[in-house]
Amino acid sequence: MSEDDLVAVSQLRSSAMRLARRLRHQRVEESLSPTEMGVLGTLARCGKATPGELARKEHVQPPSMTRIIAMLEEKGLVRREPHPEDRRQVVVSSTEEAEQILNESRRRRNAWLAELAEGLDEDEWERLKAAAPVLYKLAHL
Amino acid sequence: MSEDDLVAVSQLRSSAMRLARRLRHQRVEESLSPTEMGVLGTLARCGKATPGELARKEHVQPPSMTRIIAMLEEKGLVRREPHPEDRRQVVVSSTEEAEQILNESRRRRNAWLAELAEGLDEDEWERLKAAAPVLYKLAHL
DNA sequence: AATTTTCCTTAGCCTTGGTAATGACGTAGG
DNA sequence: CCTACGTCATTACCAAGGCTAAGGAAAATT
Repeated sequence: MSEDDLVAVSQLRSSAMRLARRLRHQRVEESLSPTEMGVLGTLARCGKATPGELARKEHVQPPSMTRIIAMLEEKGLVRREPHPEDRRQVVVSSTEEAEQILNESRRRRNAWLAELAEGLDEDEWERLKAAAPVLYKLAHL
Repeated sequence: MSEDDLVAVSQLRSSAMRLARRLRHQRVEESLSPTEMGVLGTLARCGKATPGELARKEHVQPPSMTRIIAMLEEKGLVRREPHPEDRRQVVVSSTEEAEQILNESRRRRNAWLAELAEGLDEDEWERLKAAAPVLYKLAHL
């Protein structure tokens, strides 16, 4: 790995962490913790999931996920149904209201980021736009 | 703002947040919280700072910063001296040991990210490398 | 059929951050 | 001057959110 590559990696690392920290401050729903938002996000992607699956995906221990789901259910953002085949398990799915909150949150953060990007000149923005799909792929590898 | 731009913004947002979350799991010093690492980072950049300044930069309330500094001082990562002109204030600076921890942490995260980047092909990596300085600029705007 | 495993949940603790109140020090108005 | 107010750090207490340990029910295994 070349010196240039190392510099790029380091820049990517610190940029991602700093951007994420600043984006986190933009969250629209003050009553929802980042982890709760994360759960809603994965539910939006996957449709439905059991508490155990959600705990693994969010890197949280099962008891914590139990409480997070209880919170979300109390707020009407999530539904719990018995598992059709395994009566130990539970199936969790998100409600319509949760989708709206997610969309609003994404909209707000996009707006904030777009405003920040005003500070870039034309050429810089082109380069960033060209790399955006790659960054997306990297983040999901 | 064009449709393409909106897509790029959205990709940047979700990629940054996801990468940051995964990077956070790579932290080397288990005994240091993310905020404590953040304080050490800003001290490394700024040299010295008062608790109030640190609290503002880390988006934390002053009492919390007081306690964080106390923790760091106990671990020998930070020094506290009286302010030369204003006897209400305190000047905080990081120690040599803190620098080492910071470097090691960065090294680990870079290594992790570099390994992840192995999953990209040559062209993708070139595009990302070209955009890395821009992303860095954006994150610090 | 009995034992083990898996899954969710409950109970209790710890860390971390926040607000309110305090005390020491600087600053401005009379 | 000196009194009143603002600012800075700190202390004391409280709430949120995560973890471990332990429990109870259902499935899997032997």
